Amino acid sequence: MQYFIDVILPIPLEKLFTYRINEAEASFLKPGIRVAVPFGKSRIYTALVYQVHNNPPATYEAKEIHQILDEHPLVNEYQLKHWSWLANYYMCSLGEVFRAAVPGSFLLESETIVSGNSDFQADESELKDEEWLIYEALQHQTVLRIHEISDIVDRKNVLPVLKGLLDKNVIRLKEEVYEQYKPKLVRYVKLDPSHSSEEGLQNLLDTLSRAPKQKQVILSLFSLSATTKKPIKVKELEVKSGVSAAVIKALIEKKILNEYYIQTDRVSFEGKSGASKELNEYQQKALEEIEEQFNEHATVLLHGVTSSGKTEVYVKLIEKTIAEGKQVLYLLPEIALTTQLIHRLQSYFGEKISIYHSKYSLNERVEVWNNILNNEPKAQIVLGARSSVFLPFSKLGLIIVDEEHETSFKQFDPAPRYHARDAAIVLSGFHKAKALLGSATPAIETFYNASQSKYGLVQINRRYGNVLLPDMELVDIKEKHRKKRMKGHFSDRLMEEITEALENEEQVILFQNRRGYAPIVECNTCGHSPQCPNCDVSLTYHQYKNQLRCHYCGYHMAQQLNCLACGSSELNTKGFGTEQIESELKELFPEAKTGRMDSDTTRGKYGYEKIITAFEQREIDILVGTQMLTKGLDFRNVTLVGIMNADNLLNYPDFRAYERSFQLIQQVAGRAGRTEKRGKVIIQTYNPYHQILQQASMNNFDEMFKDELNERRQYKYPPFYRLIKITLKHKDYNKVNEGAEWLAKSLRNSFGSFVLGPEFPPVARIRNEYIKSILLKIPPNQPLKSTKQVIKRIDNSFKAIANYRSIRIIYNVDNY
DNA sequence: AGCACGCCGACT
DNA sequence: GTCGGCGTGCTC
Repeated sequence: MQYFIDVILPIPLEKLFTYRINEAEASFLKPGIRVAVPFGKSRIYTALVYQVHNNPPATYEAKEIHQILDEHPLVNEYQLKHWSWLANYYMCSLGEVFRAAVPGSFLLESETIVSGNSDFQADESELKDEEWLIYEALQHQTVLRIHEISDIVDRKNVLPVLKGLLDKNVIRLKEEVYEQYKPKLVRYVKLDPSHSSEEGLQNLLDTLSRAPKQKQVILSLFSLSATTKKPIKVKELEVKSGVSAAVIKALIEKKILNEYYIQTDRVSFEGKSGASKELNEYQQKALEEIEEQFNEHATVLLHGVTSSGKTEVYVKLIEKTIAEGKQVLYLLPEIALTTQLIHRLQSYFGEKISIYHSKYSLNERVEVWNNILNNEPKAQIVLGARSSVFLPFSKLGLIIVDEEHETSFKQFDPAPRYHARDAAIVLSGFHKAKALLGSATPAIETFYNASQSKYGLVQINRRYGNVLLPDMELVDIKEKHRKKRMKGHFSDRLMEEITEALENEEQVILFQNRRGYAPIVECNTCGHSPQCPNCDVSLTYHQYKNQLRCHYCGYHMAQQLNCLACGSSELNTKGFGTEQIESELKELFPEAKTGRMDSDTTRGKYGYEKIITAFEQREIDILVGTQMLTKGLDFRNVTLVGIMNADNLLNYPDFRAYERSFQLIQQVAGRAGRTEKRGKVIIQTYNPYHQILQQASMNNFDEMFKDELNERRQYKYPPFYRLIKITLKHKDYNKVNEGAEWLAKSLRNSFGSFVLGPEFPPVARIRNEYIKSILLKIPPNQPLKSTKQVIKRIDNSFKAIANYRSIRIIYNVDNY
């Protein structure tokens, strides 16, 4: 009897690959175990066993596997099923799903590093030439990576050489040490317990009577701990008592104060978990309705206005699910995965929560993966970004998709181009679990599904604590310009409101959906404006670096004093971004402290965190920012939100532009007035009578939904029609054109007028590649499966044309 | 995707 | 004369 395995390789190839194994291996190997396999002439890949069988391949001789990498499956049957669904639905290979699904360190053994064994005494005669080369290199360098070794010995497959060296005890191998997850540690102090009694304290103050500074520190410590229950940071104490760090250090050395560290990210909880908040009557009603709806629907939409306390409802459902011994997946857009929310949930569930997203190091992700795989108690609840749908859950009871409407749930760039919300719903089906989608502004598709009773629907129309929804005011800036009531990009109304908020010591958020200073620099004399050499876009002016930057490829150059075309020195900027708003603010409100939050200022691991903390702690009065501001942040003291220009939201060339504008405005507005005081939102626009702006300012979701649905029906868009966007990319302009025409024509043969395009996207060239796209609309009654089969067939004939073969084709199902 | 093989232009 | 450009084909 012969034994074989079919494996998934992490490459974009459709098929599985078959390897030969022996009987012992056959009895050991199960689907989901990783194996190292030779592939091609000289490579070794990490592959995943898909199935074990006895059918020898007919047309080729199967190779043998190299090595078994796991003792137990790393991936379970649910996942394999889910992955197959994903690959199928989103038109990509299983290998691509595999690659996206597991933490990178599960895939690459090239991360192995080689170090010398100091015990080994060199004896030239023992070593072969290649081995000697490596030995020598290790005398100069303490560690070598696999690719460095392959450079040294000038061959690709170095594993045999390494094995020889290993046998001779010349070297040691170890797993590459990834950048360790370095939690940001904050130094805290508390009074040593020996002084905490009243008597001890009195003694202490007496002994310190001759050290006034130190005494001051102790007194400050007391006044701090009286006002806040939270631990006291050393920094805080320093500021409060107005002494130098040395004084505190002295106290610590005297053992009067104890210092300790807390990770800002993962504060360990001291038995405080389990105390979830009581629900108010609306939340309670929503909870009951959700549970009732779950009897009939596997998926329920919770539509609750901003600040209605959806999280507390989730918490109750999570509690019930884990009480049944089942796992919970809580999905959030990456950007909303802030410490704010993490802390809040940790305060309910303590150590039962694991967090999974790309900012965490590989080590950490591996840890979480293994915890879930082994169904460890600390991984009962997983809080994560979209890639968490790939984790090895074995008994999922509930999936929550918070901020369900967020477009960032759809993966855009590398395949699989999946939508985490939809992938989660399918996953919950496999587990016979429930899925709860939550949003203040549900996606049209989701709300439509709910209105068609495909999903259950539960609504909360009250904000928590009966806080009123913010008062939204549309300001006509065309009018204001005419009447000369504008200062820069600020209308008199916005200025008044900012002034008032500042006087009341309240905070302000200003939203502008564009970063940089100005998107276009133009010469007043000849009209020339600098373009990116690699992309078809104007360069954006960034004042703080005095640079012109391309937001697509990262190209940058110094801002020129004179026009590059005619030499004129009269340069002008057009349009505006967050940077310009901030600098205008500094002139208009010189006494206010301003901050800016966009992808320029949130670079780095903790950049985002830093700004949020600064804003929370009121070190910033006015925060200017892009989209980032909108996601689930909860700032108590913000009463005013300004949207600098609502029109550039509406003018996106996308059928979802109105829906998105509505969502964005509502979400930004939701940041205002989250406590007793009613918030104010100023929306500056050239079209104050635009229906979407009207509906957004009136909180009229239902009407927006109705209008939008009519449009979608009429123009054949989702939720009625499904979309597949086909993108062609190549650095040769003519090739893309010809290829796109050919492809569109073939598609039209099968799908007729449901093929749109080909056309160039707004930015037709990025990183020196020309782009052309075709949109395929799939009518409601047309089966998806056969449609994709036809596309695949056409794709094959396309690739058979030699001239087109180098064109990259990207299929994006349910394109966002 | 990688990577080797193979066939044509600008350099030690 | 060779290095290296990327077109082509293949990977169990």
